[in-house]
Amino acid sequence: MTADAPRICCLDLDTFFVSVERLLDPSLEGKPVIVGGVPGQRGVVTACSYEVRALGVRSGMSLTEAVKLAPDAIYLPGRDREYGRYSARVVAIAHTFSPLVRTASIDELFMDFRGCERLYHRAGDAHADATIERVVRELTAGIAAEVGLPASAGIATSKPMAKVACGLAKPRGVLLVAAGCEASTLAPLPVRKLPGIGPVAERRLSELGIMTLGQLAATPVRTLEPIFGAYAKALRERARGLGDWDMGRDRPAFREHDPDGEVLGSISNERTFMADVRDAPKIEGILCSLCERVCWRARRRGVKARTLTLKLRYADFETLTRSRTFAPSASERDVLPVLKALYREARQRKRAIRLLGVALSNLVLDEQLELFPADRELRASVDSLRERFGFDAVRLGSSLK
DNA sequence: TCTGGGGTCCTAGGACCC
DNA sequence: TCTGGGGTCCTAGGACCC
Repeated sequence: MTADAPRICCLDLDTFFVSVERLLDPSLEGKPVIVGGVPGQRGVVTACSYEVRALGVRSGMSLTEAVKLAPDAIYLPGRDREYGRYSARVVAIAHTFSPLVRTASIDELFMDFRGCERLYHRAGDAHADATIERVVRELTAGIAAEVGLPASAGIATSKPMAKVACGLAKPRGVLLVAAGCEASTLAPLPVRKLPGIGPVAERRLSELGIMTLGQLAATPVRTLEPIFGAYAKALRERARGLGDWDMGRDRPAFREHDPDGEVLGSISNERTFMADVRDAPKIEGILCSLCERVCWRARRRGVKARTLTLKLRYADFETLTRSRTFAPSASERDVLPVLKALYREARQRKRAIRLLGVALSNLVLDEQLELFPADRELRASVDSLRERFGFDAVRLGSSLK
């Protein structure tokens, strides 16, 4: 099912992290910039400027590979707090244009302009589609003028189609796909361009000789079912531009609680070590610090967790998870013993560890604080310091190396 | 020194209850 | 003694997104 006219807008900030770094340091303008880490670190490219894309660098690429292609680029570690601040300013501007805004990620949001045509209509507009396109251009211009960030937008009858259109519009462009033109717009594109088709699906489709979305749209559902199961029909509809227009939910950081007190989403932190680790006390310390971090984030969100998951990646990249469910808590006092028990059960001595991660899920609204009073007082002051200065401003003794 | 870190969603099997 | 379902919760893993 789709909206009957192109009124769903996908807005995406171009090379977002790089653009923010350039606002904070204008001398980076026009230079090759890579955000994600500095050479020698373990990491991947999270964002890169068009100057290094010309050299073949892509986001998601390992830092070592990027260094080979662009040894002279400027490498930056990234600073999430700043990115979050700029993102929030863009979201605020979007809200002044449409009552229905959904954040999809830190640099991408969807807007629904259905019912807004008359509100925005001007004498010069040829038709309602032209009105919406003009308004979206005003939106991207407003973001450029007020925040200084370049943005692109796609407008279509469904979310997936709007997202693809946004990709086609980059950089700094706006593209409206008129109702009825979806299939022909998608047909020549490689299957990988469709949201929901990743590297695995791309490979399996290519084994069937299906390379383009036009070919996918013409493939019988029967043929696709072995690969995609129950998802096959919806995926083929999507390839025809008929995807869902349901606006869905905000990402967790912006999301309100459900009325029944249940909270969706999860809170996780993980860390890959500069060098693989065997040292037991060091591992204990890291687990402790990860535990503190997720518990602190849960308290800040006003939730408790019922499920804890430990993630463990060995040096050979083999990855496993172990989880346990318990009475709702956001206190290290409860969570840390569970985490340590999971680790004791999961670890294989002698194998070096590359990554440790901790996730809280099965979240519920924290209605009453039921902590030991002394504990609560200490933690309240720790949390308030962190509110002002960031998580690392205060560390508990147990997580210090 | 190939392969980060934050997420969402889906599947599938087993336990357990009625 | 043999052999049912349906429903829900828990756990593990994997694809995908930015």
